[in-house]
Order: sequence, then structure tokens, then C-alpha cells
Amino acid sequence: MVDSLEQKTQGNHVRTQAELADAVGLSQVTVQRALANHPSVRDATRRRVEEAVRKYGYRPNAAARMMRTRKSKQIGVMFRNALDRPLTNLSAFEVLLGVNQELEKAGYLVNVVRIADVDAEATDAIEARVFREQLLDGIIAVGQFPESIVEKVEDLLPHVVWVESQVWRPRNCIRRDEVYHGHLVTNKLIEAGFKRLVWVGRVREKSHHFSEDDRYLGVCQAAHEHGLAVEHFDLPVDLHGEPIDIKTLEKFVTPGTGLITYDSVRAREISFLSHVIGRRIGADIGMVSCENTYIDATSWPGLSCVHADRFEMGVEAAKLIGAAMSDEDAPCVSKLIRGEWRAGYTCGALSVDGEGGASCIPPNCGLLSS
Amino acid sequence: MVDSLEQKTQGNHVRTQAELADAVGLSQVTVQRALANHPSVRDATRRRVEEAVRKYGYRPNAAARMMRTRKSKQIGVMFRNALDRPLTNLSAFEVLLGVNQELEKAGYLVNVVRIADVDAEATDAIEARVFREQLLDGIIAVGQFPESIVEKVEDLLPHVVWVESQVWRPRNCIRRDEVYHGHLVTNKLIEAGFKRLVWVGRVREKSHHFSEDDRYLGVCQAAHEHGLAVEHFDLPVDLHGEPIDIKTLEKFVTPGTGLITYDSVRAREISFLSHVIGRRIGADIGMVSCENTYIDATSWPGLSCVHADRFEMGVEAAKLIGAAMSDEDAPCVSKLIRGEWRAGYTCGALSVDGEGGASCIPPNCGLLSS
DNA sequence: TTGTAGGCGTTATCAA
DNA sequence: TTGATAACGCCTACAA
Repeated sequence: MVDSLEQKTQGNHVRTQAELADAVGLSQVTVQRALANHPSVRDATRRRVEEAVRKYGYRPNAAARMMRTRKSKQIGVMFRNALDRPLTNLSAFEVLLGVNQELEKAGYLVNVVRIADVDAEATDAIEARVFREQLLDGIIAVGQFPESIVEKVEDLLPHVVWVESQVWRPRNCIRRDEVYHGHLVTNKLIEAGFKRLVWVGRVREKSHHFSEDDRYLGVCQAAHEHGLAVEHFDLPVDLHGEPIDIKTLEKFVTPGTGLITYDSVRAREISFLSHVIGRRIGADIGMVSCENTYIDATSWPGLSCVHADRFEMGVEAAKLIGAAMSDEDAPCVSKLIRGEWRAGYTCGALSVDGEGGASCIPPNCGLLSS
Repeated sequence: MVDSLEQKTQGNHVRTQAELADAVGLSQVTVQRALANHPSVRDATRRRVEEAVRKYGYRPNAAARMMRTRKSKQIGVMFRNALDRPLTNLSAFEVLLGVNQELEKAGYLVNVVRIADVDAEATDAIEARVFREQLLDGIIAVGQFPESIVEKVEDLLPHVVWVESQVWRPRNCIRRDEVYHGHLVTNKLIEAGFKRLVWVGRVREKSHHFSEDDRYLGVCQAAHEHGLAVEHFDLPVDLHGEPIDIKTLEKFVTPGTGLITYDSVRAREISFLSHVIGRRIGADIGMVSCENTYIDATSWPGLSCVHADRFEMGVEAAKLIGAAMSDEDAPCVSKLIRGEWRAGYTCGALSVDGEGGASCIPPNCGLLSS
């Protein structure tokens, strides 16, 4: 008897509450209650247990608790990651970090649910283990998904929150207010004096993201309110895209024009290509972006844009699902998130005499000091 | 009796093997063996079971299996994410995707382990649930960590693989061959005819990443082999950095100079700032980057650089830890990964007469078509 | 305030 | 080839 007890306490680590109980001379149940901060446990007893936990390095077995409580305390963050869609990755990652930050407070772990689908049906994408088994308490889906996946996910998981997705309902959804963003940046261009407005992005194409429609809509609304028209063209945004026609570029990236880019990738390319054709953005050519990434905000503070923090969106999504999981009757009202305007210097006031063109970067923009 | 059975089969879903067994008139154990592809189960029986699985939507309970097998089939991907270190995030994410792709084949799930430490000790960073509890079968640590965390992680988890970390041992580590990369890009500049070499990055500062030393070392080696010297300066790489001195820029970003940037962030800034001071990279000024990201490879194919695929590093890390988990005696030899040279057009051949400066972007570089 | 008994759903070891 | 039985570690009634 004594031997076996000593053996257990000799090994410097202890794996179960029962072993811990042996070590301190209590029953397993008392140990359990001490660890759960049950009020019925005497303070002295609790301290004995806590000390033993440290001494023997006891760590609770997550599997056992999961089984007993029928809750895994794990939620998934789901996103698509065909390798030709890297931008999806980035925004999803920022969301993921926000989700993680918020949910870890409540003791939740985050699992990565990568949907590497190619075709729209992607019937086997859903065959990943998280879906085949009972494991996750809920899932946060970031981006767009085929309807077949939407249905299946909602069927298999008790709680689902949709972020930046085509799924948009009164409850359990998070989106940016894209129409507002398009409207906002366009107004800024107009305020700066630009009368010729050009949308740089896709217009009415198939299989695109809803934000393309919404931002363009906001742009057109703002222009319409000022009696202005909106022209448009687009750039290739990946390695496999067509090269941009230089004449198109010269036609649109021209003094007096205000460019509204769909995203910061296009803004980057415009900035780069405009130098190639000998034009400079920031004074007689204006440019605003409807969106940027955290990386862009860091490495290119000069971009005039709306900054909608995806980390923050992750936090909001986590709050929604957290509320749903801790209270079945939580309202979980969907949320539209409005980003904030970042002035930057690519949307400077239009200098009518064209003087600005020579030195379009303000000396105090933060990039340079003399 | 019959009633209760019918009740169970009426509800269109079944939660346990026992319920499934009831539904098909077998014992729970036989169902279990059929699902595990045990050879002792008759084919007809197996088919009955498989059909019932589909019919009743049975999904195994991960917690129960975890408890019984003492394996969670979950591994963590750990990285630091203080909010002022976004670049760490990006590379970690690419690694994470690779890890996920490789490990999901073997049925492993990936958990996010974000270390949001501020100070070097970060004693409570380790207090996240993954460390407090017994859950993960192993962890893949991406980036650098304080020694206190290194020790604790290795103490708490049976399998640890270090990726791009200061931890470098004969086993269980993955790194890029940074010295080789520095050497490689420098040779390319020298081949192109540049004789004045300038390193853009940190040199011998505290609390930096080992790759800074290694790349710089490779650069200096290559230069030394050709009897050349290496000058250096650095740029601010985040919002809180000091603004770059414009005289410094004019001193180094000048015809005949070959710039070697530590990473693509610096390359981007150089590219941008060089336009501001009226210089252009690509002909009489050369620039090569020791590193780029997947995003950069996509959106800036023109950058002359070494491309070391972090996704691939994730795959390699996953293979290491996968081998260790399936076979305790696996060698798990550490691996140095060499990236491939991407020619781009920022390291064009030096034109001695200075002609190249006017139109340094080759017309067929893929960005433009006339 | 503490202890005893039973079960969560799976897997492993028996026996049939 | 199949079935009964006993763990795995934790949590909740109920009893002391």
C-alpha cells in the first residue's frame, strides 16, 4: 500500500486527479472540486491541492473533460485555400488572429479548417476530420463558400458564424459595410477636387466576391449624388492574369483623374505602374483604396484608404459565437462593420495648376526626413 | 423493447456506435470493428454497417477516442503575435497552411497557438489552455521564442519541431539555408556587373532574428570572394520606426550600386522611395532580396530574389513531426531548405553607358503589353 | 465538508 | 466471425 503510494509520488509528474488525490491523501472527487473552485471545499484543502498541482505538474486531460461535458471548447476557423487564392488567405489569417485573441479568454482553442476545394461543389472538401467527427463546438467561416458547403456545415455544427461571406442573414453574420466604404472613399476624392472618377476593379463578372458589387455600388452612388460618372478598368491581380495594356493605363492614369481601387493590391500595382509610365500618384492624380490589409497599413501608411480591421472582425465574430455557445437564447444579431478613413497622401487636394506633380509626396508624410 | 429501438431509429441521426448497433441489429463491438476495418468482420456485415453510418449520419466522437487511445491527433502550430510584429504572422501563416495540408492526410488537426508575449520572459504566455492541459500530440513552433518558452514547451509536449527558430539542433528543426541565400543573391549582383554592394538590413543588433546574421554573412562571404566590400544601412520597417533620412537614401540608392535587401518589405520600400528621389531600380541600380513572401511572388513577380517557399517548409515540418509521432525511433534529421533564384528584373545587367535608366522595366516582363 | 458510485463513447482483451 | 466486459479520466448525483 504505502509502496505504491510512494511510487506514484516519486515520479515527479502525476497524470490524473486520482493520482493527485493519492499524493495529497484526499479523494479524487475532492481534488476535482478543489480544481473547479467548488464552494464546498475548505480553503486549507484547496491550497493543499493547488500546491500539489504545481509540485506534481498535474494537467487536466482535455479528452476526458470533453467526453464528460460533451463540449470540446474548440471552434474552427474555416477558409478556402486553393493555392491560387493567396489573398483569401491573408484576410482570413487576420480574422483568425482576432478570433483566437477573443476566444482564448473564454478557454476556447481554435482549429484550422482549410477548404482546399477546386471546383464549386467540393464534395470531398467537407470530408476533413473536423466534419467527419463530432469535435468542434462551432465554426467561424471566413469568405465565400459553395452553397453545398454552407448547408453541410450548418447541418453538422451547432453554431456557425459567417464572416465576409455571401451568407448574410439577420443573425450570426459579420460583414464590412462595403457600400459605405465605396461611398466614403469616393466622396473623399470628390472633396479633393477630382471630377473624373475611375473604378479600378471588376464589374459584374461571374464568381466574384460580393464586396466587388457593393463597393462599386457605393462608388456609383456617391458619384451620382455629385452628378459625376464613373469609368472603369481592371488590372490583373495574379501571376496568371493577362498583362495590362499600357495604352489603357495611359488613358486612365492621367492628371485630373481620381482612381478608386477595389483593394490595396490594385493600389500597389497602380502606384508601381504609374511610375513606369512616368506618372505620379498623389497630387494631380488621386487614388483611394476601398480596402487595405494590416500589412499595407504598416508598410504603406501613405495609401489613402478605408481601413477595416480584419483582426477586429475576428474579435466580433468570436463574440457572436461565444455568446451563442454560452447562452442558447443569445440574439447574435449580425453586424456591419464600418472601417475608418485613413487620409494618407495618395488623395491629396488637386492642384489646378499642376504644380503638385513634381513633388507629390509631402515632406512630412512620415516616410522621409531631410 | 421494440418501442425504444424504433424511437432510436426514427430520429434520423445516431450519436454512438451503440445506437448504430441497435439500428442494424449488431453488437456495438462489431460496429466498432467494422468501422476500424478489422479483418475479422464479414464483408456483408461491414457493408450493413457502412450503409447505416450514411443513413443515420453517425459521426465518431473524437473525445472518446482521444481518451481511449491517449492520442488527440491534434498538433499545434505556435507563433508569436505581438501586434507590432505582423511580418511574423505572415510567414507563420504560410507555414501553417503547409503543415495543415501535409498533416490532414494523416488525420491530424491543426490548432492555433498564438503567443502574444510582450516581454522576453512571457511567463504567462505559456498559460494558454493548450499548455495547461493535456491535449496536443505535438507542436510545430515557427519563429523565435524566449528560452523560457522553449524549455517549457519541450517539457510539456512529447514532440516539438522548430521552424525558422533560434533552436537549431541535429534533429527536429527546419531552417532555410540563409547563408547560402545571402551568398546566392550577392553573386547574382556581382555577375550583373555591380561592384558597389550595399546591404539593406540590420547589422549586429540585439534581439534580432538569426537570419539577419546569416544572410549578411553570406553576402559578405560572396563579396569577399570577389574582393569587394559591403556597405550597409537600414530602413524603418514599421509604423513606429524613425523616418528614413533622405540624404542616406541618395547616398546609397545611386547608379552603379547593387542593393541587397534583407527581405521583400525593404525591397518594396526601396522601390517606392527610389521613385520619390527620382531614381529607378532595375538597370543602373540593381536590387536583390534575400527573401520574399508568397504574396510578393504573386503581386511583384519582377523582384529579383530568392524564393524559399514557406508553405513547403510547413510541409517539411509536418513530415518531421508526423514521422516522430508514428515511429518513436524515427531519425527526424533536421533540414536546411534552399530556395530558388527568381531572376525578376530588378537585378538587370548593368548598362555601363547609363542607357538603361530611362526605361528600366523590360517590355516583356509580364506587367505591360503595348 | 468529504467520499462513493456510475456513466460519458470508444478501444482492447477476453471468451464464445 | 461476433459478443460481453473492462478500462480511459473526469464530472455529477447522492450518501455520509
